[in-house]
Amino acid sequence: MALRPIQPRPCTDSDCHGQHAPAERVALAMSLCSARGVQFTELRRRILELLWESGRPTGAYDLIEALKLRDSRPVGPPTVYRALEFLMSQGLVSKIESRNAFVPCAHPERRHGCLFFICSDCGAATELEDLRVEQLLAEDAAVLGYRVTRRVVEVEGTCASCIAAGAA
Amino acid sequence: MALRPIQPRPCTDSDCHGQHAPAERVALAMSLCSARGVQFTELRRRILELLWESGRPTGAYDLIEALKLRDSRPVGPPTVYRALEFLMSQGLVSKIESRNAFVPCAHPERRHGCLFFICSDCGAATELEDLRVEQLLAEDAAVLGYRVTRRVVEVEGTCASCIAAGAA
DNA sequence: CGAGATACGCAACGATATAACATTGCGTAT
DNA sequence: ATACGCAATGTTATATCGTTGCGTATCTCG
Repeated sequence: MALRPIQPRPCTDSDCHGQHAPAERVALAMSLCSARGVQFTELRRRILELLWESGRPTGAYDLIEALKLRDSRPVGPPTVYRALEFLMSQGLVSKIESRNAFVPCAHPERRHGCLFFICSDCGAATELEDLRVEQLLAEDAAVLGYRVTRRVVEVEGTCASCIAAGAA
Repeated sequence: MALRPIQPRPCTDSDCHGQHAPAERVALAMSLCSARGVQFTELRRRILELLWESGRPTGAYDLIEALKLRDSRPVGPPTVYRALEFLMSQGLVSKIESRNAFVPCAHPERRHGCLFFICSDCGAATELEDLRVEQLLAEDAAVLGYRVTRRVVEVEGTCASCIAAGAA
C-alpha cells in the first residue's frame, strides 16, 4: 500500500494499536538517538515532548514560551532553534514551511519524506506517507538532473471535521 | 541581492519554443488582468517585471531595494507585500515557502499548481507542471476528506549544472 | 585526568511580515 | 465644480521569525 496515513494523534496506522502518549514517542526518540550515537539531551527531549503534547504545528517562540511557563526554564531563540535543527536532522521533527512551525514526526525510524495536510481552519496538520508521490518527484528530479536533498510537500485546505462543522 | 539582467527561466513546457523575454511575460499578464477585469497597475507591473528579470526566487525586501535603486521609487513593505498578494491571487507569481521568496509563474493562463525544484547551490528555481503529482495529492486529499485550497511542493537539491561544476 | 568535540546561555541583531491609519487618484452622481 | 465611493498606495510602527558571535558548560574518549 503506497498511501500510508501516519496518524500522530490518534494513530490509525495498522502497525499501531491504541494511542501513543507523548511519553512513548519520547521514549522511541531516546532509543533511536542512543542507537545512532547522538545525544538526546534534556532540552531536546523537553522540546520534542512539547511538540507531541501540542497536537498542532507549533512556532519556535511558542516553544520558548511553553518552556518558560512549564519548566521555569528561560531559553533564548538560538537554543530552541538549535534543538529543533537537531531534531529535524534526526527525522524526529519536520518544519511546516508554509507556517513557520514545527511538528513531531510519527515514524522517525523510517527515513522517508512526508506530506502534510494542513487545515486552515483548526490549524491541525496530518502527516502522510505516499511513496507514489515520492517516486514521481524522484522521476522529475532525474529528468531535470537534480540531486534531491529535501522535499517540502504541504497541502493546505479544510479538514473533514471543519468542513462538517462549517456546513452545519 | 542584486537583480540579474534579463534571463527568463527555461520553459519546460512542450508548447513553448525558445525563450520569453520579461516584456512578453508582462504583456501576457497585462492582457490576462484586462480580461479578468482586475487592475494591472504600474507598481504590480514593475514588481512582476523585476521578478522576471531576476531569474531566481527573490525576497520582498530585495524587491523593495530594487525598486528604490532602479526606479527611485521608495516603497514600504506593506506596499510590496500587497502587490505580491495580488500577483499571487492572479496566478502570476508563486511564493517559495522554503525560501521566503517569490517567483513569477510561467503560465498564469492555466490555473494549475506547480512544483518547484530549487538548487541550494546557485539558488535557481525551476518550475514544473506534473499533473500526476496533482492527481495523487487530490486522491490523498479525498481519502482524508480535505478540501484543498493550496499546494506547496518544493524539492530542494543540487541542479545539473552545479553538480557538473562541483564535480570538476 | 585532560583535550577536543558537542551542547547550551546570552546579547545583540537581522530578516520577514503585518497592523493600523492616512492619502492619492479616479469614476460617478449631483 | 463639488462631493462621494472605492481601490490602490503610502507611512509608521510593530509583530514575528531566525541568525551571528562568543563565552561557558558538559560530554566523550584516549
